[in-house]
Order: sequence, then C-alpha cells, then structure tokens
Amino acid sequence: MLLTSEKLELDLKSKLFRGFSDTSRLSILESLRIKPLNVGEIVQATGLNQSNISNHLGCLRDCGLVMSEQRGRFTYYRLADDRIDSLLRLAEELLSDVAKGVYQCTRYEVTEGANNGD
Amino acid sequence: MLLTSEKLELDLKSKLFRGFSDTSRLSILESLRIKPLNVGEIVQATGLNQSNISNHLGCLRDCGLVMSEQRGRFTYYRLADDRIDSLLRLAEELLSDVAKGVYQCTRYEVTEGANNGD
DNA sequence: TCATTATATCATTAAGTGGTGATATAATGA
DNA sequence: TCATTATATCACCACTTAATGATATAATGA
Repeated sequence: MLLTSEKLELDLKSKLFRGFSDTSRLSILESLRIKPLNVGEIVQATGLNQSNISNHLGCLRDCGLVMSEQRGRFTYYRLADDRIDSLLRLAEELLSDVAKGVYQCTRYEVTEGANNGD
Repeated sequence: MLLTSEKLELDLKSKLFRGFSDTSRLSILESLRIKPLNVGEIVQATGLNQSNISNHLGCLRDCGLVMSEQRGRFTYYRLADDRIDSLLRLAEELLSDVAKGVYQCTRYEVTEGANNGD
C-alpha cells in the first residue's frame, strides 16, 4: 500500500514518462535535442502534421518537458531541462543492452510499420 | 523525416518508456527497487490485484525491465538492470524541479483519485 | 490422486489516447 | 482593413490499453 504522497509521486512520474512514451512526442523531443526549433521546423524534422505536433507540444509543455518562446510569428520550443537529454541518453544506453527484449515485446505493438525484417 | 534505423530506435525507446508510463507498472517497479519480490509480495506492496499485476509483469518482462526467476512455487521478479533504477532516480530529480508543470498537465488525467489536497 | 497455493492467461468492458481536418487565434505587412 | 502566415484548439473516430473475473497451469504436499 502507498501513502498519499507516494501516490502523488507515482502519478507525477508516470505522467513524466508518458511524455516519452509515444513515438511522435519522442521524435519531437529528439529534434529539440540539437537546438530549439519553431513548429514549422519541427514539422519538417519529424514529418508529422502541424495539428498533431501542436497537440503533442501542448502536452509536452504542460508536462514541463519543453518550454516555448514567442519570436514574432514563430513559437520556438526547446527542452526544458538538461536532464531530459540525460534521460534520453540513459535510455539509449539501456536499450543497447536490452533492445532484443523490448523488440520482442508484442504486448504493445508498434503503430507504424517498423520495417521489422523478420 | 527519419531513417529506418532511427524510426526503429524511436519505437524501441517509446516502448521502454511506456513501461514506466503507467502508475501500476511504476509502482511494481518501485517495489522492486528495494529487493526482488514474488508476485504475492508485489500484490501486498502495491495493493493491486493479482491478475492485473501478472499482466503488467508480463509486459515489463517482455520489455526487458524486469527479470523473473522461479523458486519452487514462487516466481521472483527483480529489476533487469541497474540503469532502470538510475532512470527512476533521474526522473525524481527532474520532477523535483518541474513537478508543478507536470502536476498542472491536464491532458492526461490521473486515473485514481490522487488525494490532491488543492 | 487430490487439494491447495502461486502465478499466468484469456475475454470482456470501459476508458484513454493519437491522428486528422476544420477552424480559431495571433502576428505581420500591404 | 484585408490577406497571409504561423500556431493553437476542437471534435470526431479508430485504436489502444488497463482492470477485472473466470479459468488454466504448475508446483507442492498429503
């Protein structure tokens, strides 16, 4: 059983991770690892459509993973904290070891064709 | 636009994070940070029901986040890698700063009553 | 073998969630 | 003001997913 404060932490943590748990949001975050981009640039970088990206950006911003800054007609987004990059990096390291296991996880199917050659 | 290999990485990464993105799975992982537990012990630690936990454990194991070991009639689960603990720790640090933002994210509502005192 | 205990699996249901198109808002310049 | 550009919001639909109860499997001991 969990204390209230622990439950609240769990909720926060799961929300945080949910920001990373979708390929679209993840590709947005990845595109922002290099440098801040405006929405149009994110569209180009990810190939997702504008409406979709705006929706995801809204979530990512609400969840504290990105910050936005208005410059004229453009809204520039950047990662809100260096530790977001660290989290992604750590995940990559971890994946390099357990990739097979995750790859074989059939419980949550990959949405798009993953070109899984086998 | 993304190369095939980058898309595959995205898929893997999002799957990995999805393991952390649900409060039930997260509470299972949390309970295993201390020491390996069998299913019954996880039931007690989390307050979730057995079937639910088994389902989540199946996913967590498939995704490489936990490993299981049979001991007699009991199946013991443990975190599959120290970096899983690191990821959780890093998330906690990050949250201590951006908690307000995540907390205010209304896009994905907290499933259970979070006893949010305010 | 049978009963019991521990865990896994399955089907169902209800709710969550992502993608999309249409539309709204907001900034800029003519 | 009007047109244009950049971004946000909204509603809808299809799909995903978590929780549950019932049941299956597997291990143990009587």
